Amino acid sequence: MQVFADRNAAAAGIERRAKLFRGLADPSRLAILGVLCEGPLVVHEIVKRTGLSQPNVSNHLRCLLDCGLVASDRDGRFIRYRISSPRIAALLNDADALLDVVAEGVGACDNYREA
Amino acid sequence: MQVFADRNAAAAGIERRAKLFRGLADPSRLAILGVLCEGPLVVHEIVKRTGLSQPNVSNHLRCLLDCGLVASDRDGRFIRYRISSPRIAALLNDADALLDVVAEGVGACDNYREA
DNA sequence: GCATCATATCACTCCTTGCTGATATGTTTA
DNA sequence: TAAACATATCAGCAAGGAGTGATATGATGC
Repeated sequence: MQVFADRNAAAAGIERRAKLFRGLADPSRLAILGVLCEGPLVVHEIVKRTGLSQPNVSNHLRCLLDCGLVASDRDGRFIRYRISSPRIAALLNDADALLDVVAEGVGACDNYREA
Repeated sequence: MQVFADRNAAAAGIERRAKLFRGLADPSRLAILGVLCEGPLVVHEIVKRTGLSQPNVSNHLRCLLDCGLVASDRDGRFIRYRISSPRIAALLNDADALLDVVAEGVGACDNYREA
């Protein structure tokens, strides 16, 4: 039964990882995190910089907020968002480092959509 | 037009990142990468250790192979898979480090499925 | 209190993707 | 060449999640 115990123990960690990566697996959310990595912004600034629609940005911000990847502060009638941890930027940088190695492969992979 | 140029330039990088994260955003693929991080394995060993069905493992291996995240060598009638770069393990560790900070948030986030 | 602006939520549709069962390909041994 | 085993592929189904447009909430200033 040892194998199954290990598997179940690992499963929880795997689910957490999967959920985190799903949070990062959307171009819109990556774009939002990207601009927020450069500094805190209010929503309509994020809309402007990313070119996404306002409800779309709002939806993704809610998602990122629930996941704890961003934090928000009210500022008058604005709400300012920022990344919740510098580790997020670190993770994105690691991803880029990995992409430097496997980029062609990832680009060529047709198992999921191009854009 | 500078803003748009930057946006388009960034878009390519964002798409690459998104694609990489989508590759990592599935529990089955994470389970496979997890066991492969401990050492190379032939397919039926991966099946045994992960508890996934054989066609399912095969499908995900193809995906991971196309993306360049794993590599394979024929060994008689077996095919042995291994992770293609230690950076993959590094990225997974970074993800865990981030999860140590935002774990409750990610766990609580209901924007996408629990399991 | 009313108009205005900033942001959030809702209902809906479409597309993507993962899983399963059956089957095909390919390799080895007899 | 036939049988047995390892792995890959295919068709089809089911569910998740992204985007949009319209609308609701909430804050500010007159």
